[in-house]
Amino acid sequence: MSLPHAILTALLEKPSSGLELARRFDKSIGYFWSATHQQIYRELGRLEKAGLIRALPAAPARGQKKEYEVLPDGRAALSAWVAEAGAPRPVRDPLLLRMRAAAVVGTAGLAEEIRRHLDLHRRQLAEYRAIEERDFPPERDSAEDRLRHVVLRGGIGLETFWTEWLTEALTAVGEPVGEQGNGRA
Amino acid sequence: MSLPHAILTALLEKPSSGLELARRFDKSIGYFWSATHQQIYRELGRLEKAGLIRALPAAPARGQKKEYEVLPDGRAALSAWVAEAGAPRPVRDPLLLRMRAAAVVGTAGLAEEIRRHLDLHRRQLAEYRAIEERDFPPERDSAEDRLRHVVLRGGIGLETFWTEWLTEALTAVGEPVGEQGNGRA
DNA sequence: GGCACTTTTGCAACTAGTTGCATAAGGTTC
DNA sequence: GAACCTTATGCAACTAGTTGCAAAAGTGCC
Repeated sequence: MSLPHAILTALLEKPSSGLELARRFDKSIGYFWSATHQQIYRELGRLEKAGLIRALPAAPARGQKKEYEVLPDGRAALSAWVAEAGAPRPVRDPLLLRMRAAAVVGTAGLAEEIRRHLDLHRRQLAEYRAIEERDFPPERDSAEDRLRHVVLRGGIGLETFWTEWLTEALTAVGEPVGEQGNGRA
Repeated sequence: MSLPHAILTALLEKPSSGLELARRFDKSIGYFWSATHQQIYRELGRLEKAGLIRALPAAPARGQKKEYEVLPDGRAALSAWVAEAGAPRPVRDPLLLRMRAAAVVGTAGLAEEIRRHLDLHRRQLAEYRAIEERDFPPERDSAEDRLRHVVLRGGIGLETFWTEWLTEALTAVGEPVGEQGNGRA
């Protein structure tokens, strides 16, 4: 039940159309909760029917932009969700699983795949760090900024973990790797 | 497409019935890929139909245990999957999202929830460390052990990340916390 | 005005995961 | 032997997420 709340958050930050939301998801909220435009349109429909958001009075035709804004009930629902109790979700990463399968059937081809992931995570980490430098200079320190910054630091921490773990994994698979990590076996 | 492969791995480690698998998932593979008994039974059926596993010749009646073992095709499929290319999955953690929502609608009730998660992650971390001490003493160091150990170290790394991040988050929400973290506001 | 292209919204069908419940066999207790 | 518990398998219905495609409107070009 997270997607509707992710959408409410995004709409509170700025009223938007479905496509705008989809685009904004791709480069901010989507880092932690990705969604396709299909999911977003469907959810916007549900949220509107539930009376949590409404379409701004404009063209309701097919190829026409339709902007939504959050209603008081929507804000209340989001506020309640923030305090809600929820179990942390277990990890569910296929790569950890594949590593374990490799202990049984052998590591053939795995090193290549680990290197690929390592590269992707290093890129993502660099992107987060760039955002951090751009959006959170030391002088900005309102309460909202501090919260948003902590979220970003979560992303940085996770990517840091993955790069470290993948490096360790590569050694265990039998292929130690240099910093740029492209020496084929 | 990970569940069937998780099951193949578990069955290669030891032929089992559906319920046994479900139980073993709860305390090893399930740390990284949880599954309910329903999912497992359904998947066992599919894997059998696909000729990747077979039921050991025994009672095929309803309330009767039915053990499965992996066939050569199954092992081959698992082996191929280990080398397969796959995108790392984005994070999808509701707590990160809630943190961000809190920047918009306020942090009421959030500290409590963070403290609860912090507690859960600390417990999980302790559990992993206990397993590490029990199952991976320095002298055991076969190739399989090294791989399984790395997987466990992944779990340890993740839980370490979460406990650190949650502590940081708690400060940002405005409630610094002691190590045992139970001082109510 | 016709053609191609982009933007935007959306339906339909599918896969994966979850929840609730039913059914059967076997053991325990009185 | 009836009532009850545990072990074990499984169906059905649901929710969430994904993929592929279609349709309406605007934009540019000749």
